[in-house]
Amino acid sequence: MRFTKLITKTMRTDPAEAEMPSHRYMLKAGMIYQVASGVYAYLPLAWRSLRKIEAIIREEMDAAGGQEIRMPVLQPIELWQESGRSEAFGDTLFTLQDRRDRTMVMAPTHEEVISYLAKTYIQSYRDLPVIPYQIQTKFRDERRPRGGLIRVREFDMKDAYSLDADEDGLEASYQAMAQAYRNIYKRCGLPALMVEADSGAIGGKDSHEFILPAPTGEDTVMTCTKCNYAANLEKAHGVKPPLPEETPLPLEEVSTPGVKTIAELARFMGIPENKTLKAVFYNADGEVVFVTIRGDLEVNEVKLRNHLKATDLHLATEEEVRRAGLIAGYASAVGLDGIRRVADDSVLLGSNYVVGANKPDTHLRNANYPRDFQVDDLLDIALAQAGQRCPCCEGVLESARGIEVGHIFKLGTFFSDTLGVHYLDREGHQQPVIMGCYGIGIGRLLAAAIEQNHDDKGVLFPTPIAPYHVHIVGLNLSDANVAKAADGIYESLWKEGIECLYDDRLEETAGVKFNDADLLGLPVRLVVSQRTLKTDSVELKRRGEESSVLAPLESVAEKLKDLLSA
RNA sequence: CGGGGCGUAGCGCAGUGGUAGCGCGCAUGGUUUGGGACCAUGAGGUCGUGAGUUAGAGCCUCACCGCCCCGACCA
Repeated sequence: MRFTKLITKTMRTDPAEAEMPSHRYMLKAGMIYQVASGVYAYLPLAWRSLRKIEAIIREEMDAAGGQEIRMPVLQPIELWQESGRSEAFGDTLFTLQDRRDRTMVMAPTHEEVISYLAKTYIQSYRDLPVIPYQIQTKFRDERRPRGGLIRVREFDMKDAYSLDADEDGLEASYQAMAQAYRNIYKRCGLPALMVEADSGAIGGKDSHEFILPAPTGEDTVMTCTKCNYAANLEKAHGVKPPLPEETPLPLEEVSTPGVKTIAELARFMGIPENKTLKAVFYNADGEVVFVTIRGDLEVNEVKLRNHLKATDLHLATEEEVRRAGLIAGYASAVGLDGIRRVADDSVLLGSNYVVGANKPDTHLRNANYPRDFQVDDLLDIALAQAGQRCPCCEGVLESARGIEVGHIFKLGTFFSDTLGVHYLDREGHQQPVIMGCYGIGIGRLLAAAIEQNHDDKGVLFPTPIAPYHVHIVGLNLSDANVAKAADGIYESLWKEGIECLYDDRLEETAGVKFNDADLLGLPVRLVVSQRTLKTDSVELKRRGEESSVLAPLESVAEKLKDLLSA
């Protein structure tokens, strides 16, 4: 591609609205064009990159036994009502009315259609397993689109669905997909972490996310320094540091006027925060729930919501707390009744805690479980913390930010049960099909790749997903000899199968061209100029490296192939 | 949905009641040419939309729309 023929241009000034690097550089480089909040046009450079990602995904999905299909975006809402997911998705679901005033859904995902498809074609265990997949546009009316292509309302996704006869089959399909995913990220040049993830409202047993580490990521992952334990913070377990055992002392009231927070309490009493119990009040689908946890830990709301099986979980308002008879700042499980009490198992890991007395300006010393208080549920609901011990080995947990670039789920029989997807086993008995689903957001993967690979001048594309391999910069192109040489190199490299973007602009200065080359971030920059031609050579430089080399004209293609495969 | 910010030329912005501007980009001509050159001339604007206040509104008032950021939310 010649720069002068490209329908886009680069910008000189940073777009003011874009804060995340991937967003800023994609706009600045003319890779994407915003049409509405969370809705973008993909322009030639981005599109080439996206097509390369798709090609890698297709190859790996096919190699793993997938079969590409194409399902409709437009779907009758009845499908979603039957599965119950029109409610679960709520206003994230894009809907519209057709001419007969029937409500149609712009599909956010395709389990429903896959299930109906399976009802038609899956009749016997002989028909299983199968893994249909597609690459297609999804629509989700996100509450807050953000960060360019990171979170959008219309996006391309590869979604695959495994249909199996039994749990072992699901396990095999799941592992095959997990391996395909590892291959995909590796081939894209992107080191993604596979981490245990929360499986969300639909449930199911297992779920893993693929996270690309990047400081601007929305997710936090906990990884072990020693073994390969890795989990999303929402799901992660850390070993809670136990406290030395003490002889239980008698419960004792202490006056603590104005002391409300754990920090204040610890300071006031002259004890560490882990010698206190924190009380937190939640509203779970309208019911106020009392939650207690050791003072040095925080509640993991995802774990709590899963345990309570709540659709909506949020901190209770002051009014709700008051109506429930709780005294904020001085609450504890001691003597508490008539309200659901949930405790983190950290209450077991210490003794003689300082807790609220359930009356104003008063705390209790030496509270011990279960001597002094009881709870309805006792389980792990704590947020893992960096520095805690790994649940699997002697290692220590570290935390890092990252972007979710893939998610795989063992769905189990949720859809089969709800929508009636069955097959006959060897004995002629009807069995539910066991499902798994596997998604990769294509555009987000591109954005995440840029989040992870950029500097202050622009993008550093990993070679496998770069729109072109080589950025040819022609300087002094008003000199006919240089122009001829540059054109010649451009033509001959394409013949060698090396994809080139050729900056053939006559009027731009060297500085402008170099800056654009840095912005676009193709793996290798090739400069042709009067200067290089004096020695019948061109200059080659890898993006991100300072040093460049001169390569003789006759061996340019060879030299480039070396550089690109390095 | 709660909080904050912003809508003026393609991009970035100034303009606090009195002729709509600046920088970049764009067009033409010329001089330049290895890290965002220079000179000259020029094109380009329903000032987000609608009502209102005023003799007069880009500017004041109200409503609406859109976009960004934080949070909530996110099979």
